[in-house]
Amino acid sequence: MALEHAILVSLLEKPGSGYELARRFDRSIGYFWTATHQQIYRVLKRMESDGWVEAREVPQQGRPDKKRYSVAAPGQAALSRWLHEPIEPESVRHDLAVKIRGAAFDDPSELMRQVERYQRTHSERLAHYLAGELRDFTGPDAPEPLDTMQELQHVVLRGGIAYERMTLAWLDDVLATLHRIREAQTGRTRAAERPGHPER
Amino acid sequence: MALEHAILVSLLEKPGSGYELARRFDRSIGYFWTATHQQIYRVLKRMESDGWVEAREVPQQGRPDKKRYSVAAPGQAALSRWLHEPIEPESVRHDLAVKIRGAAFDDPSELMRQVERYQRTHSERLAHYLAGELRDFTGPDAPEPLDTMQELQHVVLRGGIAYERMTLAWLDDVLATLHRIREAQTGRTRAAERPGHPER
DNA sequence: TCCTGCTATGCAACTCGTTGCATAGACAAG
DNA sequence: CTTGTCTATGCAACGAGTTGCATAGCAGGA
Repeated sequence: MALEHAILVSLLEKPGSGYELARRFDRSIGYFWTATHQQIYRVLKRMESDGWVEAREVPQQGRPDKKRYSVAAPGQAALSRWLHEPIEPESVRHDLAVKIRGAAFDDPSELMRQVERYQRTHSERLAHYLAGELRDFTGPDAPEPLDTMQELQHVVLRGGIAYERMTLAWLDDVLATLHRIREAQTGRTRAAERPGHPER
Repeated sequence: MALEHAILVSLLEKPGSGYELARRFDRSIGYFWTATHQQIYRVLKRMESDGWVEAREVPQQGRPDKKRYSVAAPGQAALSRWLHEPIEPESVRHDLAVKIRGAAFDDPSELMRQVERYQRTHSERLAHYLAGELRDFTGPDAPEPLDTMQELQHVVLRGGIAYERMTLAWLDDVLATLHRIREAQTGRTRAAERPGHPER
């Protein structure tokens, strides 16, 4: 598990409260690592009792107090240890791929509508990434030159952008394939009515 | 959760035992959905008691008996229902992205070695996918024309290939970025010795 | 002959992540 | 003045996934 490490990185980039972390996990870090506030509070508490992070109560006006966490030396050491561990290939889990293969045993039309919706969410995500890139890294308001932290944030974001572009191109391919299949099935007995191996 | 559905799809493509499913989850289906034999046996048992799948004991010579599972009507219906549910965006979890951002607070050299190892595993995976594509879909021994099931398997595999190519290109970008950062740090106080915000 | 490895199935304990719910102060809109 | 929303934190229960271990027959090599 690496939620602890994601939190350490985020706190090193900028100290903050559990709530603030949760919001970051809805945005920048959340692009490649999701977590709910529950997980964050629980792990943060454990990390504090392990001495990885330190909390300071920060009184606020007009809002509840918050605990501002920052990384302590043992936390930095733990992160360093983790960074030196070999990267293992991620375990993948793509609902869509399963659904596509499942479409061989069902009417593909409904799936096509969903793929189109999915395209829209990925287009939006790409637009969001590109806006963030312009704002933080390549636009006129971006700091110049970028420091190490920003360079690395940028290369990760470029990864997200590449991923979205690749996904959108593939979704076009998927849609075209589903179209072709539906055309080929028109005028014939529908595959959905003969479950099993429709083309045999 | 969708392991049940992945199993349904796999059993519709071809009935088989828990053990056989586990091996498929190490290969074709495993490209986009991982599962251990434990999960598979447990879920399979639940699915059987729910009437989603049916088992037949198959005696074998020279090996332990196996249970050959195939999909029953309620299972087919459950799959169909799931296929009609909207696709929700996957929750991402990329260790590597976290590690890259973490490298701002550590010596990047070690990470570079790991990225290179990672490149090799992805190259191998790409080669493996391409070999599978040639064998099953585009090569001279492939069936012609492909049926619906094969068309859909193929488009999913093309997704995997696109993903690997994208990843490899991005890893080049990552390595180049890490190189640049290390060059910039040479001759200066090492960032690793001033944890916090090295470039401030 | 013994040891390793493969097929084949399963239990038990654990960790990780999700969901539902609860609390509580402050502010803005109606 | 009540209702809804935002900040801020947390508990409890559940579900999904992982890890370690156990069993058992057979095949092949040292």
